[in-house]
Amino acid sequence: MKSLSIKDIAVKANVSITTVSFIINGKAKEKSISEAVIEKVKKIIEESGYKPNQIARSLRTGNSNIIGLIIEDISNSFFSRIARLIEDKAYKRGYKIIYSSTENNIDKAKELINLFKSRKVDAYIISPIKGIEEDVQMLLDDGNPVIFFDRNLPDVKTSYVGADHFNASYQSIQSFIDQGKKNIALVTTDINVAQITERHDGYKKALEDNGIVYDDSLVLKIHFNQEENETIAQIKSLLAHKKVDAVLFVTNYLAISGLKALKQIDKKIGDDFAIIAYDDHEAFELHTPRISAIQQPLEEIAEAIIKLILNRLSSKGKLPAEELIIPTRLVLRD
Amino acid sequence: MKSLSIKDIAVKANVSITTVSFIINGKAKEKSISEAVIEKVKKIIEESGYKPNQIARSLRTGNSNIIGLIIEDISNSFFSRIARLIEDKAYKRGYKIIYSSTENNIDKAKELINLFKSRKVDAYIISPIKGIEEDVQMLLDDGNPVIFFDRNLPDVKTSYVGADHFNASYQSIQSFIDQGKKNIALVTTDINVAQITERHDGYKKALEDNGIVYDDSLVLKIHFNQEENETIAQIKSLLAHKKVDAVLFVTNYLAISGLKALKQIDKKIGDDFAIIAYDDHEAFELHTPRISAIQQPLEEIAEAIIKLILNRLSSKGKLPAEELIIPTRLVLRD
DNA sequence: TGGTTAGCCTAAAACGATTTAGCGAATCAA
DNA sequence: TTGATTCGCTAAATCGTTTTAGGCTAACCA
Repeated sequence: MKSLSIKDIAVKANVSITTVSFIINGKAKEKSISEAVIEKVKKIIEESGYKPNQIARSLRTGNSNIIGLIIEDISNSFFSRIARLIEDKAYKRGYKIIYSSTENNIDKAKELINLFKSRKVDAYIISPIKGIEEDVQMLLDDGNPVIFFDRNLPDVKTSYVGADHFNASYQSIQSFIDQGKKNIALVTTDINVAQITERHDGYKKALEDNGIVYDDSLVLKIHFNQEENETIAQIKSLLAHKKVDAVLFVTNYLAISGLKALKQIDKKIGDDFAIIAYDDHEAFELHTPRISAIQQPLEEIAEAIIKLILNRLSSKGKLPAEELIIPTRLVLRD
Repeated sequence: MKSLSIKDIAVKANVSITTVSFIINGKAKEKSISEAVIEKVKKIIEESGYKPNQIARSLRTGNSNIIGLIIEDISNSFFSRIARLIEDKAYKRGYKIIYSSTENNIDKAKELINLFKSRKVDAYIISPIKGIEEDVQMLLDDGNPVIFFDRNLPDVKTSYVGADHFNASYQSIQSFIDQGKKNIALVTTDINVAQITERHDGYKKALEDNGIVYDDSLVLKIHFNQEENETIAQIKSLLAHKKVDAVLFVTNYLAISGLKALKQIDKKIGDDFAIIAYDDHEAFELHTPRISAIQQPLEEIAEAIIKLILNRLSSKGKLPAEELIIPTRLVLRD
């Protein structure tokens, strides 16, 4: 059962392929096709259920109405929720999204870029990792719109949408201090991206501004791809060896590991021990006691990304790179 | 900066396009191209960074090495984790996955099928909803491999991979009864798919087999797309008006709403009140007390799906539809 | 010697659309 | 009446591959 081609329609309607193409693409008026022919062809298309072959179309026009989304890990709820929002919004504007995860693997990220490139996606939304600067630069040099989100690569000049990581961190620490906390630990990761270092910097600065000396031994850097049990062990060790009355977790999965660690050593969150997680999570609302978190405004981030992309897509000329820093919300619970 | 085409390579190497194509596709030996030419062309390809245009390739060959994955909602962790696993496994076998969510919307599902069809994906993995039977049947009639997972459509004969929903439910209820529970409620949804009705049936059968009369007023059917607050209110109302000592939640998001409801009315889970959730969730392990759950073996499901797909893809003829029912695991906590 | 075969390579058609250039008839202006 | 313009439509080139069918030379065989 071969699917229909434009030629089949043309034959059935007894007109040329060109005419059918004009009608399909809404250029009938402009090309002065008679009302009668338009009607006839439309009817035949309708009845036969003909759908243009997008591949042929892409080959000819060089674009695809598809936007490629490259993220770290679709099974992380921050990304899957952003993906869903972006998908929705793009869809309403006639674009489809295809997405894939890099797993923080440089080679996989590069391959994905190539995959999308060879599929001629119209634009790229990327949560980047170090090591792909050149590849992204090539995309930009070829005139492709590229938007970074969540993380930025300082060496690549392109638009970026992200939360105000520095201030989010700063505010969290300030709130600990306002509660009278003195020994504030930071659990972070060793992936070297701006977003993570900003969170670290906010922590430092808040301590400094409050006259507290920064103590490197209170900062735990978790290796990115390690087993969760290892992470839990390290957190337990930190709490065992240091006097700590507050912890800021720099990602929600670290906070979850942290909660598991607390459970294992039966340390309670309460007046003398507080934690805040970066990025909210369903589990936090449900936890007893409920866990405070920094919420990134997903909806706004998604909206900003799509707006930037569409601007770039509709204006032929290159637009200057824009940086959108979106404020976060600190939700203090219990 | 136009990207290179096979023609550019041919010109540079001073051979024909055909020769280059043979070499790219590993048919050089078979077509008896001399070692010298192979070397030369490969070197030029290497140096120039030439990548074949996949769109042109797809247009010509009619396939894409892409598998389309259609799910209900990527932001649901069951789906995002399955997606991630499928992606991984497919990737290792040289296939890419593109995915998109239907949001349980029939029109969107149909559009997605069309999108994938017009992009000539090689196979479809679908978590189906009622109302798309015809569209799927057309795919099958055209000879496309289609695998359903998680849910099945009884009217469409194609392969299916899913958990043993009936027994999972049955065992959960049995375990309640073994604990001495008598008034067991079921919180389910009104989406009319086999997977949900099987869970319902397992509940009924287990009660019957234990001589407990099925009471329809203990079964709460939540409307699919409703606001969470509404859901919480309904659950509270059920608990207020009925004597209930155990609840089986038919999906994890319903269980989460349920936990919120319990929190609001300050009802504790303990010896006289138990719950089980269908599909595990990070929040359950962390909750105090920890929440029992039915785990679907995601890894196995993903593996089974990929195996079925690859079989179909490699064997030209149509294979008979297979149904793989994978046992679940009841994890009793605390 | 002449016919086959093998080895090495290529011309051209095909995939299914979009788009440019242009044709013939009808209408219009002068 | 004639030249220009508009109208309604189409032929053919094009996008970048794969693949079929076959050409040319040199070696081989009888």
